[in-house]
Amino acid sequence: MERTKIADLRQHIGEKVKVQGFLQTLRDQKKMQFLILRDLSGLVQVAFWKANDPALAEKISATPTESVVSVTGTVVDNPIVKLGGLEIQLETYEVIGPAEAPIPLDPTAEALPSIDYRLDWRFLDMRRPPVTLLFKVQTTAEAAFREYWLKHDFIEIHSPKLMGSPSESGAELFEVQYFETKAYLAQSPQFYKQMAMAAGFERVFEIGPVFRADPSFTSRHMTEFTGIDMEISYIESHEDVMRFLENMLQYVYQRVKDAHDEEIKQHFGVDLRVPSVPFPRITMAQALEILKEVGYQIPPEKKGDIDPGGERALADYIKRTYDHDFFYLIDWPISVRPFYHMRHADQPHLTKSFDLIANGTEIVTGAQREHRYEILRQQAIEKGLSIQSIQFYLDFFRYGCPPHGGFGLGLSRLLMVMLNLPNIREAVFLFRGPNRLHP
RNA sequence: GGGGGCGUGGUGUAGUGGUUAACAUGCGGCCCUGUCAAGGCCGAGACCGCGGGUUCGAAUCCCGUCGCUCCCGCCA
Repeated sequence: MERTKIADLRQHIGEKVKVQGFLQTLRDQKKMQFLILRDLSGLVQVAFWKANDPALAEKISATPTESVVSVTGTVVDNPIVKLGGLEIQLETYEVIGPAEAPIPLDPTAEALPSIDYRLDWRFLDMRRPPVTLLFKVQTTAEAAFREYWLKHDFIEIHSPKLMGSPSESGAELFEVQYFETKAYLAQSPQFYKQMAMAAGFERVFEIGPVFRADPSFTSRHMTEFTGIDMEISYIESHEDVMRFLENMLQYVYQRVKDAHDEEIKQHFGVDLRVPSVPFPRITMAQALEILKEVGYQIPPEKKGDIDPGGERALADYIKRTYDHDFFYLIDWPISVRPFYHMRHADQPHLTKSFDLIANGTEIVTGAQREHRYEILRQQAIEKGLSIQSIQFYLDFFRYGCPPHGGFGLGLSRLLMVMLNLPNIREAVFLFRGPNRLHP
């Protein structure tokens, strides 16, 4: 007999069905037993009159909650049942995956354990409907990204995550043993997607793992995360990249809203707003003025840069002024940007770059890249990089390379912002941080 | 790496100098006209992270240590 999803039971009134899932609750009374079964699609009540088969009733009584059970029975419409107005009248019952009792983390408990404990028992934590919903949303979002790229003639790439030499300066790299030598885990597909531009691919995207050896202890950092990267050729400025990104994000939000609007309201209390385009754009210079105006003090050591508190203050200002959850912070000074960002021809101290701030959290960094070999080389020297170690990269620009730009977006950060989660650890399947390598 | 906060039954909390360390939930047992966040009764379960100190007396104050967490730096 084929398994029926709980969500589809309404279409099977009067029929005999088989449902399989977790035994969420057992209300064991003198004459009757009520079982609440949960599968990925929902909950259903199963009713059993003990007198029908005392031995079976005994078996049911002895089943610990969260065991996986298989039930067959007849679906009956019953308005008295608060759970969906229907129930299954049990005929056969089998425990196909018994649970031990007590369970270390009860997925149905109203009081949530601490995040650390939840991560220890993540597979139990993930039985909670809000968590499964998060991964449904992630799936929808990733599919929407892909749809959007495919509609726009993108090529998907998978760049290596093992690298022979430390590439960009700054970001810390994980070192791994590689036979007789050392390798490094890629902290970004940056160089490789630019390589694809030099290869004439014109438009590429990659969704893949990114590794950062930064000992960051915040609610929005991980040492391993999924990066959503893209790069496009024949642009005129970073504005072209921003325009593409905002349209794509609007598309992604719309797809997520279409698919999960009600559930997101129910489980996260979020009324998903599809962002309007264009997003507000604030230059760094304007940002500093705004912060001055609203009385936000930037720490003095942050020359030309804005700290997270400043980003949140700006986000508040944008929200008040434009009623927008997103904004671009553009034209960053060269001092806080990597060597490969292109600079403004008329303002050589400013890069043609942007960050996307969503609800006060930085979720994207992008720029037009410098594709002119000599200038790029010069900028690398200026930043104190070893030309030798990045010569393979500089070579991309020696034999004809179209002007191009792109961005990197953190998938979990996007989900965190979208679903208004307090911590990125809730927005990822398994968190990896400085002190967390298990499970 | 710097700073703040927290660490009490399985879990979530209360208790801030003297209590048999409390409550909820979960767990075990019994009871119960179809229950539905089911309900009722009974029971087991914490030497209060660990080490030291102050005190007649410490979960409570101090020091150290470990763990977690948040913020900053760094970034997606």
